[in-house]
Amino acid sequence: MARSGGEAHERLQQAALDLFGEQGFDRTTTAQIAARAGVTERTYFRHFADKREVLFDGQEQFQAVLLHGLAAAPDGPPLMMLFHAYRESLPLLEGNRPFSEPRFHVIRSTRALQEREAAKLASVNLTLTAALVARGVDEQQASLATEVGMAALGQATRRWISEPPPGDLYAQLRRAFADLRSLTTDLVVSKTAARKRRSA
Amino acid sequence: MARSGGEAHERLQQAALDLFGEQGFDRTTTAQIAARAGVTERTYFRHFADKREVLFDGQEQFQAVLLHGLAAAPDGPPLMMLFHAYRESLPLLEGNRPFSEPRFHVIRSTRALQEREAAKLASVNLTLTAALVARGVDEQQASLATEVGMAALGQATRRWISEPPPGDLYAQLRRAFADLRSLTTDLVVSKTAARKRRSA
DNA sequence: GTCTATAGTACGATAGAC
DNA sequence: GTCTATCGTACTATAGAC
Repeated sequence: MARSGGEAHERLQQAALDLFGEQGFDRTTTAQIAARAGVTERTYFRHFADKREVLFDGQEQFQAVLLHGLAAAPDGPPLMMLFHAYRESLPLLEGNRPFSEPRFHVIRSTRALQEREAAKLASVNLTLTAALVARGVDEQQASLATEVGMAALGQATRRWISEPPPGDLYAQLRRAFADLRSLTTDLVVSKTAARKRRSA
Repeated sequence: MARSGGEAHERLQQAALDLFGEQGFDRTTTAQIAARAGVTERTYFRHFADKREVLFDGQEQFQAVLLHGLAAAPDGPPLMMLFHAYRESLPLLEGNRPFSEPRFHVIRSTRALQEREAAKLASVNLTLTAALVARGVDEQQASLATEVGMAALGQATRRWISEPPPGDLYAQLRRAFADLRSLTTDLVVSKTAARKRRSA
């Protein structure tokens, strides 16, 4: 067995991605992943906290890039600062396409992985919210902004990955933000509705 | 052992909620839950697919009420229709407060439960999106709208549960939607930024 | 690296409700 | 009779403890 350099981490990721694609997530065991990567199961769990985590390793770098981009963003409306941050993260997403595309399909077809994905994004949003608050944004506004912004980024990413490569992720991001804007025009919450409900 | 009516389901839910509150989710076993409810572990798994699911049983009713409310909403911008649907679900949320408040705290302190929560909401959003599409809304617009709207509803719910009871959930919902509106005013994505990036 | 507890599945059997 | 809820047991995989 090749006890080969420090690339066990990457080999485990590739092995997991391949096996999940071939057999599905549920029918793949952590022992199989470890075996294909040439390490023991124990070693797998030294690198990744659980069976799912092997697919979510990149989130830390993603978050770091977003924070960096947010710090570099000029003061402005919260969503504009977030737009700046998202834009800085696009090269990372674009560069990872060979990895993220099969990853996308595996996650899409596995409920347990969708859960982890949603939770990771929520965690990133919490971090971005804190950074916005540190910049003076009201906490509730910041929280709402990060969730709304991430919805737009997710939209952009899904459309991009549906395009034939290489596509234009930045164009999709602008489009998603334009959609955001049109969503909330004509959005009026009448007090009439409030009164109606209270008297009912 | 009391083979007691058909309330095993409710007893299991209550037992789980209590035990999670007393000991935490991780230190509680499914066997304990079953024992406190007066059934066997096997029976627990007939009622709930896994250890987490016992806390997310109400989502089906929640989704049904939202769909009903959406069907009753007059045609209009997607977010307005969703606002109508959310409004119809408030009595359900308000009525469940004795259950949902401890539930909220358990979920908040347990990563595994946060994951399930996020996934459930995503699932509800998919269903609402489909209903909007059936009403003639563009799919991408619908998807973005449900995610944005759910962020607002979540915001409203969190603020409401932080208030001293009974609070005013509908007021919080209107406030969250007003926040949404102010978030996206002054939101302009410049083409200059696009050119700048391409020439870099 | 070894060992073990818990989650979750598979298959089977029993018994009350209608 | 059918339907549905319960319990019994053996088993695998995950994950954490040692």
